[in-house]
Amino acid sequence: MGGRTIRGCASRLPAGRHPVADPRAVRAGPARRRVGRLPSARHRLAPVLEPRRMTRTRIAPSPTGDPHVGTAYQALLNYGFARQRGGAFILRIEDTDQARSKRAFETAILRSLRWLGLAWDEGPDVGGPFAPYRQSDRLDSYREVAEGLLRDGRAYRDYADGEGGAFAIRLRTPTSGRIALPDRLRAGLSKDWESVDDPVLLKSDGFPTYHLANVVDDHRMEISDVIRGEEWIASLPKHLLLYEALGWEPPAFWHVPLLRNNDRNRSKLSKRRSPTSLDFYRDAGFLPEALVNFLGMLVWTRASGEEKFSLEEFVARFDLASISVAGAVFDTGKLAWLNGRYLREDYDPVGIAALLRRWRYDDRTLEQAAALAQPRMKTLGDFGPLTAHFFADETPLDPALLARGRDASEVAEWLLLAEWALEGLDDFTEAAVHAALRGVAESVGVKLGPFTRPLYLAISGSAASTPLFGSMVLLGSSMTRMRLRRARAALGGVSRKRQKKLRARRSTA
RNA sequence: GUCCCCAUCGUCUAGUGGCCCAGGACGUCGCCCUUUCACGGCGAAAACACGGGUUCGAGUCCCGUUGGGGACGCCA
Repeated sequence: MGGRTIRGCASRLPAGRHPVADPRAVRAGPARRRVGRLPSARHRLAPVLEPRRMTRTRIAPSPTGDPHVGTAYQALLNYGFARQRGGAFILRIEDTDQARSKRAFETAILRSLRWLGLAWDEGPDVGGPFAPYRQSDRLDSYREVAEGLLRDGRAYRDYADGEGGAFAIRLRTPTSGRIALPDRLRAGLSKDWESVDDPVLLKSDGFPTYHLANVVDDHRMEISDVIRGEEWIASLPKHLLLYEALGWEPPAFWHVPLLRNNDRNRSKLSKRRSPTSLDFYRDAGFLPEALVNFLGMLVWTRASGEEKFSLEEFVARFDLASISVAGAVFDTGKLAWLNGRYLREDYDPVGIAALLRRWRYDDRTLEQAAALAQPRMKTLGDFGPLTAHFFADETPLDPALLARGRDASEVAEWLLLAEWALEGLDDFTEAAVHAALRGVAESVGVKLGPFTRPLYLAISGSAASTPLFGSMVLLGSSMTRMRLRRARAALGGVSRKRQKKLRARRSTA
């Protein structure tokens, strides 16, 4: 953990000589703070009345994991805001984490957002006037900006963590004073510079950090409104300082509340606690219009109280300035109710049949299911029961059956390790799944047969069913992992502490 | 721990100083409909976190407390 702070480092400018970051910065001092206080959130700043420039918003996902409902939620707000003002909605890929970014994730994210109907005007796939829209394709521009900052003395080199002569470039932040943080959803925010560390701008591998890349791109792509999660409020001073140092006018910032887990603490939505993958919702049989409606419902309701509305209506009527700033719980129960309404009210039986064909009852899926079921069929009538789990969201789980005499916590660990192994797979093929699971079985010292028994039950809900690996592939990665997770939970789960230990052991292996 | 944010039924919300002994929806419970289960209909329980102010009047404004969340990475 070296290299973190820099407070008191010789390379800093003396505090007094440092330019104040923002003309709107307020002076330090407790008395001053109170007097200058703006009205609270109830009296929010009115939205800009005379937009001097075109409204341009963006969603900037990082391709480091499965497409996330949080990304869809952010995308919806950005999309809606831009559309209702006749502006443009941009999709930009923030793949500046070389270790974790994968092109497969990017592809999946684009596919999911398209599935939801949140079409972008500019993006890596459709191009646009500010191409390229993938940050790894614009590395030169960040380096150039960082070096300019270096020359101006606004940034400095940090050799702390680099290998050889490699260095990172950090931004020099003031050590005293207080900066006002303009936010369209909360009036009167501010923060002491003393609590802001010098952020890394350019990593020693030559890639920019989020701080640099988002500022450079938002400016160059002429983003007018940055609508992002409130988790970014703490780093707003860094971003504002960058805009100031670069002589650029910052966009308007809207820090929207985070989606929460449906647990006691309402922590930030995480896959630990509830399904977060958009692929999962698609595979479980949720309709894109219901999911979008649900996400919109979390921040806006019609005067009539009717909670079902189309994307078009949401775009036309929702008011970003008046959304609730308290984070909403992502309640899958209510989502399911809404989805049911769409199924009942918007389709006739013919329409439902078409929906089903598009979902999983297509020839290809049926043929693959047939290949898995055929050896076990005596009559065509066996097909239904044998393959029911392919056309279902949840399967029945019996903890006693899952553990089958073994220690429940041990089996839960197997399921966790299996989930992790499958998570890392680039190609979700039968051979890859087989190899991954055999690896896990070996690592826990159990033969593949007994190891996979609980997995059969988790996947199919039955001990007599289709072959495991082929079933997993047909179900898809997202649904497969969800079933393993649900089975693990049914067995009592694996403690956090134990997970940490397993993870450590796994990374050394 | 430090800094920042937030606070109406279990959950999503309406409420922008009098229309609120707080309205709607999900969930829960009861009844009705019905060959089952759903759907649908009707009804019930269920909230302004607490304490101080300001005001003729506070869920609504201010302060504090408590609670919760977020950030504190060469992740985003």
